[in-house]
Amino acid sequence: MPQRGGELPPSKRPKLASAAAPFGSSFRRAMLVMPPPAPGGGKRQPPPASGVESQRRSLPIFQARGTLLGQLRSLDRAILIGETGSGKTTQIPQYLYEGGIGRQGVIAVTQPRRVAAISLATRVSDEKKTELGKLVGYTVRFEDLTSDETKIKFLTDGMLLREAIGDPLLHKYSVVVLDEAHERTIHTDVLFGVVKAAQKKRKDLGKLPLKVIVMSATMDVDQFSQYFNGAPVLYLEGRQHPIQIFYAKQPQSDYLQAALVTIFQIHQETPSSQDILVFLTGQEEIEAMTKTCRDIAKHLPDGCAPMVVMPLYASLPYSQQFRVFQAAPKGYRKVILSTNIAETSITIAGIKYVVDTGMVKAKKYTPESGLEVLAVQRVSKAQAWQRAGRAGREDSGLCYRLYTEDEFEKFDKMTVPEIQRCNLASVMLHLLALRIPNILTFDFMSKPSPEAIQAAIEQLALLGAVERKDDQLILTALGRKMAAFPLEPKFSKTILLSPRFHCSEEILTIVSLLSVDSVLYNPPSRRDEVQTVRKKFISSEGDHITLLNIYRAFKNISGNREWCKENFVNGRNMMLVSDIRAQLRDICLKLSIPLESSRSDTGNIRRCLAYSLFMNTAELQPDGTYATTDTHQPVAIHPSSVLFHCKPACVTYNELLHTNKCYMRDLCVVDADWLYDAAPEYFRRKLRAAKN
DNA sequence: AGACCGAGG
Repeated sequence: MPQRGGELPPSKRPKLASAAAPFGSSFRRAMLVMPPPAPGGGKRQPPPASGVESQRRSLPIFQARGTLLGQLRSLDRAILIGETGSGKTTQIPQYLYEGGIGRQGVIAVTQPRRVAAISLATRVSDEKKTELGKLVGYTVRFEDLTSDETKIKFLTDGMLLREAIGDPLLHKYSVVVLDEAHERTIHTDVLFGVVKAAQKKRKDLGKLPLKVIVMSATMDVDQFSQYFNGAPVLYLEGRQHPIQIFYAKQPQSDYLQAALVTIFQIHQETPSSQDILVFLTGQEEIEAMTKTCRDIAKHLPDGCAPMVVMPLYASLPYSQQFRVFQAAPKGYRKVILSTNIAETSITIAGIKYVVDTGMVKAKKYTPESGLEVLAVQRVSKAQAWQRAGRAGREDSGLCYRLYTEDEFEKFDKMTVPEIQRCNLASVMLHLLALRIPNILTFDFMSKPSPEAIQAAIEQLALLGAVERKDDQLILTALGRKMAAFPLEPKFSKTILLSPRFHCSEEILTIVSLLSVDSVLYNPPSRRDEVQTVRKKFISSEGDHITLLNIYRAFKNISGNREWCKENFVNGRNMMLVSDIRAQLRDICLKLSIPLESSRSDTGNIRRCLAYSLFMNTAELQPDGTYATTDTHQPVAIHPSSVLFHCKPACVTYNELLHTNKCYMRDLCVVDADWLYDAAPEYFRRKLRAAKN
């Protein structure tokens, strides 16, 4: 059997001459289920040369402008449903502004992603023929292109949430539009409750009313409406092209094999100008599949078009990600093998075929153990539709589902909202900072489990961020400072502890380094090379000090690009680390936290990490394995760690990642005594619990 | 003895 993620042995490769004909015999044609095309044959009308105004008028939403304005003027909350291409995101804010709605304040439009906020602001400000940052602007982390004149402001949902911590009633806004609500990001979910509370409070206090508009694709409608006290739902027509769906006739035991056969079946039977997008689950799997496809493509029968195969996942350097937007050379077929990054975040033109394995790698959170499990699992129906929709961006498309229609019917209807899959420590801290009266009964649209809420509160109590007083949870002075940082609470705590160990400058660097994806670039094909050049940075004290060494070297050569390339350092992420570090340092200065460097003394840095991450520690067992200090959960050192081949007696780690095994990631060698000094009561309690 | 879905501040 081919191993998951491994290359398929020759015997398992599809025989192309007598291929297994996935959509000839083993695929079943299904009904058209995507929304029908808009009137006008579903073809996108080319924008008339006469300019922006007529282009705006040609959008489907324009027909409804008068009605919409009338409704939105009188309603203080509304749910707006519209498919991709309806023009709702660019037009609604302008209609409101042009209709004089909410002119006393700013109209905020939230987006789950930064690129969306920026590109939408750019487009709308173009349409208004104004300079970006004047009437129309945007705010994302590290970039604030707004001014006193700004009346329409696009921002990430996380950014609005952060603003709310400083001003829970959102005084400067007259309208808040929560866009892409169906994505149910953790930030949007918290904002639902925040804007609902702000709206009520402002009404009670007789302040400027706050209008709330929730915009979503066609999902979850009833839930949204119900949550906002029966807010009216307004429907908008979209402009999606028809997509034919094909299901596998038989359940597929090996979705990689099935994907491979399907790719080459399509390739052999259809014009090579039509590109294929394949949804897979992870980097390793995609790299292996890329290699296999390229190998097979080399030995295609005569008359078969050549193929360019491109991997696509978030940790790929930008330059390689951009390649997927380039057209393949003439006569070549483009095949993109992607994670779910292509589901929503990246839109590629020219995709005619989507191959959907029906699998996704996603995080699950178990509050009892505090473990985040990263597991390959079935997608939801909503995700499957989203994937299929990627084939119909410009013209009609086809989607091959590598699962049967019966299997599909058993998929969950919706993806479980992020807020029910995460550690809630940050969210709970933010709710407290927002002065929510009782966070235990906070009005979530989808309530997280009581266990998850309790686990988060316990973690915050352990960090000294909250206290129980007369059955009430209150934020401590330390907790209020922690909420000021855009970090996980445990990392805010590390920074706040660092002055005691005279190493705040180094801790700022380390925490910043841990805030980005990874500053290390590890192309699988050049592993030996990577290991050789990395040797000079490696510290036997662990990953934190190693990263610190790399950052210092990067600063010494002032971020030279050539140096990054030679040392397999991700320069983009390194620049981001610098930005984050500057931001965290500013916050420290505002909070009057003394900044000091420990210079060459790394012992202090490790002590500081031990004192703040004492709940994330593991000790070497007599049999050579590791177990966590608190619950004796068996764990292992992640192969990416510089300590992978070492056996230190005691380590702290930043996180546990449960995949095939339970891995500790980003480790630091510490002294067990430090831990007991840091939290004697905690370890006594855990020890008692273990004995019982 | 051997590996990292995707956003966000």
